[in-house]
Amino acid sequence: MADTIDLGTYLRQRGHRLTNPRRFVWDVLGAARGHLTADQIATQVRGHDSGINLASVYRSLTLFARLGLARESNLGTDGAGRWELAHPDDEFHLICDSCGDVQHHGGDLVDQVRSHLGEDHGFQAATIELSVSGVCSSCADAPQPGISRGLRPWPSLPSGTRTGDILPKENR
Amino acid sequence: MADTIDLGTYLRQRGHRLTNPRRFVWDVLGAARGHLTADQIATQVRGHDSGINLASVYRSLTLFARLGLARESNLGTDGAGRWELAHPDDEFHLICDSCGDVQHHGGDLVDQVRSHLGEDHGFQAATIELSVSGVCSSCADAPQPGISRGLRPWPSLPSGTRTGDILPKENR
DNA sequence: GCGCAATTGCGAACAATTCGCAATTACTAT
DNA sequence: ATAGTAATTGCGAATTGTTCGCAATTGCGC
Repeated sequence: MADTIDLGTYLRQRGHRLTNPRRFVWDVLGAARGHLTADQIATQVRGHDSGINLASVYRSLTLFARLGLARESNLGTDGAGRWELAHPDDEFHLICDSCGDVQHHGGDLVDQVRSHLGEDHGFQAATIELSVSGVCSSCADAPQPGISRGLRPWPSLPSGTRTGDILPKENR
Repeated sequence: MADTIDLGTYLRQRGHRLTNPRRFVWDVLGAARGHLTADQIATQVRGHDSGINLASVYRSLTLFARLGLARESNLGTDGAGRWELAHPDDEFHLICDSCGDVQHHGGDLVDQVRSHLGEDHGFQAATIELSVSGVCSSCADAPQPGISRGLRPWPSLPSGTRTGDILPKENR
């Protein structure tokens, strides 16, 4: 639905206006295959209208989120929020600690979770965000040197990874 | 396990030292019933040793996370990460959009998800984070004026909520 | 106890996001 | 079409959460 509605009508019916920032943010989100940071969205939006400010991108995103059209998720938690359109079919994320890849899947698993929550906990789920970190199937077969920025226990830390000021010397 | 290990031994075996910041951060996390921001942890830690710096709290938390002892989750996404001990039994979070309450539950649901991921996607899950936003059972019965900072679609917005600079006048 | 590397505290630096406000713009009703 | 008006923008400055560099301190193995 979110992909097929007329944004102008949708906004106007709720007392908002269709403006260039909103239009272009909407387009970028719709065309994006993955999750984008606000900054990435702003960069792409400026390809259409170079005068659009980052703050307006944030405001558009917040508006969309409040209207249920978009959502923010904090995936690999490197500090920046990632935005995407809110598909009616929720999805979940598999974050590989080894190669850093983020797969997303939609569908039945989330549906199962949703009905379970309703039946067993009386909770009407609106947005389900399921983030899983672990090791994906390809890395389980052929482990790669980590490029992920995610947290990872040391005993299995691939050598040569950036370590910051935490790793004791003998582990470097 | 995380609650019963001897932190000093655990750290030393991995080439780290047991220091006051780490000791107190550990104690605070262990005594906390909910999820704490780094700042909240620092405040409590200073009750034991007033000289402990926020940066050291962050460093302790990061260390614990890398060792698999603690984890950060971005729940109500109000900008700050929330920390907790990494229980061996994963848990999931139900975030009520109406009253802002965060319930956490552990157990079988997460286990089900874990085995599903392994069988259907070949993904070895290490950490499963399941965040669900929606309306909790008590709010479904008796809706309260929202105190949540979470995102909420407007059509169901309780009146009198703080609105920022987004809500058009006729909705205020 | 000694020695040395790991760790701290401090303050400055950074990055993501929000805010205040005057100028602009989209919509509504003429 | 046009004017009126409130919603929205752009700008820059402010805030907030987190990290960094470095000299001083401290825990731990010998």
